[in-house]
Amino acid sequence: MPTLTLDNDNSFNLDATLSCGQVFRWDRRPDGWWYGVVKDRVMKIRQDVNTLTYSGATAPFVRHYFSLDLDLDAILASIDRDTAVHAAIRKNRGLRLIRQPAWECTVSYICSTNSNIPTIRRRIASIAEKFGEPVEFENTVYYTFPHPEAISGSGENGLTECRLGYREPYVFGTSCSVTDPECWERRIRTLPYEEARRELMKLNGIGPKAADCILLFAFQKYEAFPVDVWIRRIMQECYLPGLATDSPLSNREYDSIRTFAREHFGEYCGWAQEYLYAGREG
DNA sequence: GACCAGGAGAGAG
DNA sequence: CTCTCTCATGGT
Repeated sequence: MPTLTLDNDNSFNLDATLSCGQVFRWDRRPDGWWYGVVKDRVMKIRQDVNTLTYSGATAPFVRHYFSLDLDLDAILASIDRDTAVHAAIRKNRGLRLIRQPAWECTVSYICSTNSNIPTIRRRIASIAEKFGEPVEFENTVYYTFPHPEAISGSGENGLTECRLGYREPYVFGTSCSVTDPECWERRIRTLPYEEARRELMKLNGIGPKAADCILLFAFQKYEAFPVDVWIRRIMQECYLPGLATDSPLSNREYDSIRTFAREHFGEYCGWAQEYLYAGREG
């Protein structure tokens, strides 16, 4: 089986990367192998110190998908500006932002609102099983994530058994809007962060938080700083004690948090967000 | 049952 | 533009 040797001066932590909640389609087996469906392929991968062993993908794909081409230590040095993020970095050093397929990532974060991670994972798996293409790998059948037309083509009630709750019309509506996902992805990718954000928020079911997650995880807009209930809590405790605690997060408050983060952590504030999120207690 | 989870949209002011 | 209220699901 092919292997890939990691450079000692460019750290990587596969477990932290796949279990931090940025991606929903990977499973870790007790023997240490991770299995995942990425685009039209099924792959597995494991890490033993500085060796990655994998199958189902090429070395360039693995390198690109896990962002192994980036100088992580330089990124972490740039965001390491206070004791809170310093502790988060120490705890999860080697965590990398993945380059996720854009369309799947978009639907995933539409499905994520007001939900916990196990529930989101079940929804994505359910959509793939119902509308995706079967792919066999090691005598097991997996399902690719479906093209938007496969979802929209089944009508507005086609998603009912996926149990998305009130998000069902959002996924259907966005599947109707994004008829050509490759072209759509290229167009978003050319836009600067704020402009791309406004574009994404025109789609059904995508507000500020989902847009920031999609831009960070699928479009490598590292100045995005998604604010969910956990990040809000951390920001209140460690950075912005003046913020209200009880009321639901307003749009103004969201903007004040992400603006502060952009100025405090710099152009890689999205990485700071993911380290803080991974280090959360709860 | 109450409460929470990687929130967003419709409607009112 | 800004605040408020409602929304469906599953786990604890």
